[in-house]
Formats: sequence, structure tokens, C-alpha cells
Amino acid sequence: MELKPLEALKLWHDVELDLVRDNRPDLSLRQIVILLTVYLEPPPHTVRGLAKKLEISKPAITRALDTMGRLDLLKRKRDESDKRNVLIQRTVTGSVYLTDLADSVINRAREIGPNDPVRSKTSETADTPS
Amino acid sequence: MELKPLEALKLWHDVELDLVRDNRPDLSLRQIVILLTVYLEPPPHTVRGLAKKLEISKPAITRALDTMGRLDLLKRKRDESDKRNVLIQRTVTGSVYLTDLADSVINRAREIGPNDPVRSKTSETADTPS
DNA sequence: CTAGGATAATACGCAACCGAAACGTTTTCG
DNA sequence: CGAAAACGTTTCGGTTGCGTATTATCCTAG
Repeated sequence: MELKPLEALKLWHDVELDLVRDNRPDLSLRQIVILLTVYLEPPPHTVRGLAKKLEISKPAITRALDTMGRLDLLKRKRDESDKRNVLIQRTVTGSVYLTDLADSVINRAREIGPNDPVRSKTSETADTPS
Repeated sequence: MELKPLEALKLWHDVELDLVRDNRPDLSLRQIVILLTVYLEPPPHTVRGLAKKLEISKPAITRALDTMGRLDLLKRKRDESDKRNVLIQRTVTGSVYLTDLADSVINRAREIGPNDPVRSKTSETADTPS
């Protein structure tokens, strides 16, 4: 898939705008990366494993699990074969969340191609003061 | 441009991972949206205009301008014709920041197409405990 | 069965963010 | 003029995030 710089930035902008407006719980960059990793890559996922792979500190992972667990975006489960480990698992709510994200990316990407990158529907809410 | 759900999520994941790892100053979702809007849409940009368009509160815009101004990602300028207004302007540093972001999106998007969505180079840093 | 290593969680101090409300300045309009 | 509106900023109280350092629990060797 080929993109020009302005198209790439517009895509990014449009999707992030969807995220901001739909005011879902606003997750930090780290949290979103963790969530996506858990859902995209094959289990098992542990705190240490995620910390190493994503280059995020372990406490940051733990806190992210606290927050996203509270939001039911994923859940913890002790590893019974080695009780030091915590396995991070997916939830239905998390799947829905990411499905929505994927939809946003797909729809915004679809608009990109045959479009003038400058004037989209944005000019209807003018940025200039009245 | 057409994307499948898994491809969309993988693209999002990969780019966000670039952002986390390159540890640039980590901007919040709102901040990135503000930054992108200022650079993608034609000026002038005001606090009130951005707040309305992005559905973000005015104090949040002000704080974002403080932070990103400190990082030299954009700058303020009083509107001389109406001194109540503050015009938000671009900077070289901000352009570089977004150019890097665009590069990341472009490169990650290029990898998407003819690729197996499951096993990429991620498996070399195994997520499983040793 | 005890010492050492590994894992996740917690404590602490700090910084940043948020929304609502209040404020100071500038412009507009009666 | 003087009052009202518009604009951006600041203040307030509260929440959340981060990293470093420490703790509690569990496994594994010797």
C-alpha cells in the first residue's frame, strides 16, 4: 500500500479525531499499544514479556492493566503452572473497542484515495473567529 | 484504499509502537490532533476555533499549546487586528515531527500488503517467559 | 529446606491532564 | 462613554500517568 506524506498525516488526523470525539476512555499511547499487542499477537502474554517487547517499564504495564482492566478491555489471570506469571487475556469489550478502531481506520483510509487532501468537509466548521 | 480489519489494526499498532519506542515527547491524543489540525488545515487557527472543531475544551487547548510550545512544536502569536485572538502557527520542529510521523505511517503501510498479518518480525522477541 | 533469582505489584514523588468556574483584556454596541 | 460580549488564560480540586526503588510471592538450585 502506497501513501503520500499528506495522505498519511490526514489519515492519522482523521482517525485520531474520531477517537477524541467519540470520547471513549482516552487511553495513553502506551496503553493502546499494549491493548493492540495483546489482541494481535498470539498468547500467552505476560507483564515481563510485554515490557520487554514494547520497551515499556513493568510498572507502566501493571498500571495499564489496572486501568484497562477496570474498563474491561482485558483481564488478568494467574498462570497456574508458574504462579509468578500473570497472563493477560482478551475480553469481549476489548474486541469491540478494537473493532471500532479498525472500522475508523478502514473508513478514513477509504476516503483518502480519490480525494483532494486539502478541502474535505472540514471547512464547514470554520476555524476562523466570527 | 482498501484495508481489512486485521491490517488496519496492525498498521495502527506498528505506528504507535514506533512512537512509543522513539521516545519523543509523548503527546496525548488531544495534543496530536491539535498539532495535526494546525499543520494540515489552512490558517488562521485560534483557540476557540480549534476547541469548537475538535470538541475539546478551551483550557485543554491552552494547556496543549503551553506544552507543545515548550517543545517548540508550534507557537502562539497575538492577532494584531483583534488582540483578543491568539493565532497558532507552525514551526520547523513541528514540521519535522510530523514528517517523521508520516514516514512511519508510510513505511508501516507499505509493509502491510503482501504480508502475513500474524508472523512478522515480532516473534524474535518472544513474549513468553523464559 | 533454605538461599537466590525471578516475577508482578506497590510506594513514593513528581508532573501533566481534565472540566468547571472565575478572571483580565479587548472589542462591540447601545 | 459604559455595559455587555468575546477571547484566551488562570485557578481550583481531583485524577491519572510516569520512573525509580522497594516489597511480596513464588520457583528453583544447591
